[in-house]
Amino acid sequence: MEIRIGYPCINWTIGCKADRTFRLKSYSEERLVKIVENNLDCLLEILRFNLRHSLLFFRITSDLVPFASHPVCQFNWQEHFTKQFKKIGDFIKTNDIRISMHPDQFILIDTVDDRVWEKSRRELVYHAQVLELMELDTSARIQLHVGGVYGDKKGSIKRFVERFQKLEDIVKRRLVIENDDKNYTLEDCLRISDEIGIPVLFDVFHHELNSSGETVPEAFQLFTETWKGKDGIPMVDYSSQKKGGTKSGHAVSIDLTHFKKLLAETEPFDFDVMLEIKDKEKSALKAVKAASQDYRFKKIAV
DNA sequence: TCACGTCAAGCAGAT
DNA sequence: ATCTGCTTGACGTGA
Repeated sequence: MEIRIGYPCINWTIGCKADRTFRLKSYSEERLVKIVENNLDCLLEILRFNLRHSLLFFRITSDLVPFASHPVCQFNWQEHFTKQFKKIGDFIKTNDIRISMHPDQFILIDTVDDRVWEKSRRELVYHAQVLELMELDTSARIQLHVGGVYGDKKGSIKRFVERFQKLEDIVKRRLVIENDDKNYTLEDCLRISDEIGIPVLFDVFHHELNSSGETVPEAFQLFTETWKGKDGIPMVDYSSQKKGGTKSGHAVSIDLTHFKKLLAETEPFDFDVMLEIKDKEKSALKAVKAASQDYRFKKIAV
């Protein structure tokens, strides 16, 4: 029985960043090594902070190794940083921390452009390699949206399914698809999941903006079934709407009433929930407090 | 030292 | 045809 709470990529409390980068124009091996050293050190610092605060779910930034999948990068960063990756992986495994990664909007499996497909494939391999180097099991996942519609949803889904089969095994065994706010609903994702057998990550906020009308309990009944055995327990993305902002803008800080409602509605499911809130760990800490009464919440003896 | 234009990558919808 | 949101800061050039 467990719920783990997390936040994505960045921690504002501790004084380091795991997503430092530089300009492509100023690329050099020395530059890359220096930045990646910093990023890996900081990632471990963030995970230590998280552990102290019972935050046992974390999304690792895609910027951990800048330009890793870009042709400019001929450096064998995988070999050079093997020890550091393993050390972080050991920390994650020892403390039963859940990890996800989320390649950004340029990564498209269903694209109609072969060049975009090739670049996306490489970027997905990079993400998988990070998790492999940490020697994490397949409960550590890479989440991706289905992609563009290109004026033909059926055809785009078909292309997604066909392209998925061409992905490297290390990517295939970690990929999960997530419902988005405009194009692909939970229902679409479930249909794809049926065909290719990968889990569906449920985004509560996107579902509020774009769905076929399922209630949250109904949605949980459906998507949780796509997570089996070695996939780990289901993953959920959570946010609420930014007040006065654009429709799909994420809230600046957590709406605890809204969050508690989610906990109440989702009983008795176990899941790991990623809080996509602008103030990151600050709201995550509030959520930990709010969830600490919940029998499902995984507590850490500090 | 500081300001600010721009940063690897794409799609979709608005203007 | 061009701009903006997604997401947001911070890199790094030019003064």
